[in-house]
Amino acid sequence: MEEDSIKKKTDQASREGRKKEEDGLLKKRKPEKSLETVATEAKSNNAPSKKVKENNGKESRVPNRNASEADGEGVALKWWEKEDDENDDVKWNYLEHKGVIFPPFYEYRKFLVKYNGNPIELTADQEEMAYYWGQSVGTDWETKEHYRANFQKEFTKTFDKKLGYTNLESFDFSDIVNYINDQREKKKAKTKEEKAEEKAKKKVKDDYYGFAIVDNDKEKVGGYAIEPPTLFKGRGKHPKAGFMKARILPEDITINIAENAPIPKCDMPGHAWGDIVHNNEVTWLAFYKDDTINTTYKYIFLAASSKFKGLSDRRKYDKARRLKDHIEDIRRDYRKKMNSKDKFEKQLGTATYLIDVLALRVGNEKSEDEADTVGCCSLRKEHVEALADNQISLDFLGKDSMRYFNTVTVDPQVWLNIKSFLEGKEPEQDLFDKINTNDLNSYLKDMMPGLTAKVFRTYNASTTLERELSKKDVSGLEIEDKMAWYNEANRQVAILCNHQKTVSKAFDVSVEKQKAKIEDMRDYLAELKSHLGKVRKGKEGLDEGKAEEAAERKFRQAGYDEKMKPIKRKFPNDVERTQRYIGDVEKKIKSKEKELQERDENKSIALGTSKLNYNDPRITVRWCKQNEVPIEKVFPKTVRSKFPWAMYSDLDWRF
DNA sequence: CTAGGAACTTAGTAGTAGTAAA
DNA sequence: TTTACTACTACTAAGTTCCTAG
Repeated sequence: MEEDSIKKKTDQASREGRKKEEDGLLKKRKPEKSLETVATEAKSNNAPSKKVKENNGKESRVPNRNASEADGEGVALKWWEKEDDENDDVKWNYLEHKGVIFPPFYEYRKFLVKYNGNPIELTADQEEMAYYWGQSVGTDWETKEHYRANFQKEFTKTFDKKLGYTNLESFDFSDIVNYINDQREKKKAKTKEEKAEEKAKKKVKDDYYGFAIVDNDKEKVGGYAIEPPTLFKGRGKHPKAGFMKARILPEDITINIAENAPIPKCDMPGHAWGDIVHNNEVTWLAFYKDDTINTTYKYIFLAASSKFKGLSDRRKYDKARRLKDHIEDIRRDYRKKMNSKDKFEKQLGTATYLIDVLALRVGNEKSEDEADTVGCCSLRKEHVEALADNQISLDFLGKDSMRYFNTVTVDPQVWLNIKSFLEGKEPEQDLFDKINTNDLNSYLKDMMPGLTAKVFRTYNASTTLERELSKKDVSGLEIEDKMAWYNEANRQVAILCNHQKTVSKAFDVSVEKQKAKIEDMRDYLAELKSHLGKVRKGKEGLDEGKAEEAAERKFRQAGYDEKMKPIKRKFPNDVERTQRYIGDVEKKIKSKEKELQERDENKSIALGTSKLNYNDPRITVRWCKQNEVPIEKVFPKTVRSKFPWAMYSDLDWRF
C-alpha cells in the first residue's frame, strides 16, 4: 500500500505511455477489472458491488475503477495519461452520489440562565443561540467588540421588549458554559476504545457519503457535511460576525445527479430535497444558498484528488507556464502604458506592474456587509505612501484581513505615477480611480488568451520556487539539509504571496524553554572541557550527579517546572571518549540552534498555501528526483493525493 | 455598463493525530 | 510510558472570474 518511489512510477508511466502510442491505443481502452480491484471493492462496502434499488427505482451503477487511487493498483487508465482535449463544457455523462449529511438538531436542555441574577426562561431557540454564545466564551471571540455587539443585538431582540433584557453583560450563562466545558473535558478524557469506535463510525459514514460515481470512475467527495448552525465567525472586522448562521434543511439543498442515477436518500425524516437537477455542465454534486449572512453559495464538490479538480489544476499551471512566452511582451506593454498621457492607460499599466511585481490580488469591489479589505484595484490613498528614493510603502488588509505591509523600491515611473494618483485625494479615495478589475482583466485577455490577474500569482510563485531551488547544488548534502533548502525556497514564495499564520500563544514560552536547554548544553560542554583537562593530567574528573544537580537547580531558579530536565551528564574517564562527547554536544548545540532559528523565521509564515495552490508540483517532483529526496519528505499525504498527475514529470521538465 | 448570480479557487484556524524526546 | 510539540486535516470563510439580465 505504501507509495512506490517516484522513479519507479516514472518508468512505469513512460513505459505505458510509449506502449499506448505504439499500439495506437490512445483511445479509451476498455478497462478490465484486475484482481486487486475486485478484491478492494469486495473489501470496502462503499463500492456498490450489487445493484441496489433506490427510492426512484433507478439502479446504482458499478464503477469500473477507482479513480482516486494514485498508487497504480487496479487502475486501468488514468486521466492524466490521456490527452487533455480542453473541450469540456460537458463535465460528465453519468453522476451518482449519496447527497449530504445534516448536523443533529439542538437538544433543548432548559439550562439555568439568569438576567441580573434572576432566573429567566429561554425558549428552545433562544437557548440554542445562548449555547452558541457559550461556545465562544473563553475564546478570543468573546472579547471581540463587534462580535459581542452583534450577538447582543440579535439575541436580545428575541425577548419581549417589556422584559428589558438588553444587555449581554447582565446575562449569566454559567450553567451553559459549565456544561460545554464538561463536554470538552469528557471528549479529552475518551479512552482509546471509545476513540477507535468513533473512528469506525466515521469510516462507515465516509464509505457511504464519501464517494461519487462519475462516468466509470469512483471518485472521492469533498466535504459532504452541511455546516452546523453557529454564530458567524467572519475574519477581521466583519460587520456580520456574531450573527446567527442558519440551520440548513434538506429543502434548501439542490442535488445534481444524472437523470438515470438513483436519487440519494435524504437522511432527515419528514423532509425532502429542495430540488433535483441534472446539470452536466457543472462539477458540483449539491448546493445551497444561505441568505442569513449576506448571500453565500455553498457547494459540495469532489475532493482535490478527483479528476475534475486535478484536470483544472493542471490547466491552471499550464496556463501560468504559457505566460512565460508572453511575459516579456506584456511587461514591455504595461511599461509603455505607464508612460501614457492617458490616465486610464497610465493606471492600467501601473496596476498591472503592482500585480506582476508584488503579486497583489486583483482586488474586486466589496459590499458594505463585508470586512473592509482590499487588493490592487481597490487600494485607497490611505494604504499607499510614496517615500524617498523611488520607494513606496503599502499597508493594507488583504484577503482574510491579513495585513500586507511592505516597503519596496519601484520603477521610477511607477513611483511618479503613484505620487500623481495620490495627489489631491482624501485618504478613503481610490488610488486607481479610473480603472476596475474588469478593465484590468480585459486588458490581460487581449495580451494572452485566458490571461487574468490571478495567473500572475501562480506564475510568479512557481518561477520563484524554481529559481530559488536552483540557486544551490544540494546533491551532496544530507537529506535534512536538502529539505531545509526546499523549505527555504518555499518560504520565499510564501513571503512573496504574503501567506501568514498567527504565532501561536505557546510559541514564546516554548522558544524560551528551547533557549534554556541550549544554554544547559553549553554548560555541559564547558564541564566536559574542564573534565578533559583533568583527565589529561591524570586527575579525578567531574562528578556526574553533582553536575546534574547544579543544572537542575539552575532550571528551578529560572522558574521552570519539574518536567524540564537538564541534559544527562556523562564524564568518561578517558581522553578519547571525552573528546568524542565534546564533538557530539557541539554538534547537537549547532543543530538545536539551527532548528530554533528556523522556527523563528517560520513562525508567522504559512508554507502550505503556496505548496497547495501556487507552486507547480512538477517543479518539486523534478527537484526531488534530481536530488534523490523522497517526495513524501516535502509533500505530505494530502498534497500527494492532490497531485498524482505531477508525479511523472522527469529530470528535464521545466516550468 | 453595472450589479449581482453562479461556480470555482484560495485562505487561515482549530483541533486532533502522530511522533520525537525525555 | 508520558509529555511536548509538530504536522495534518477538517472546516468554513473569502477571494476571483465569468456570465447574464436589466
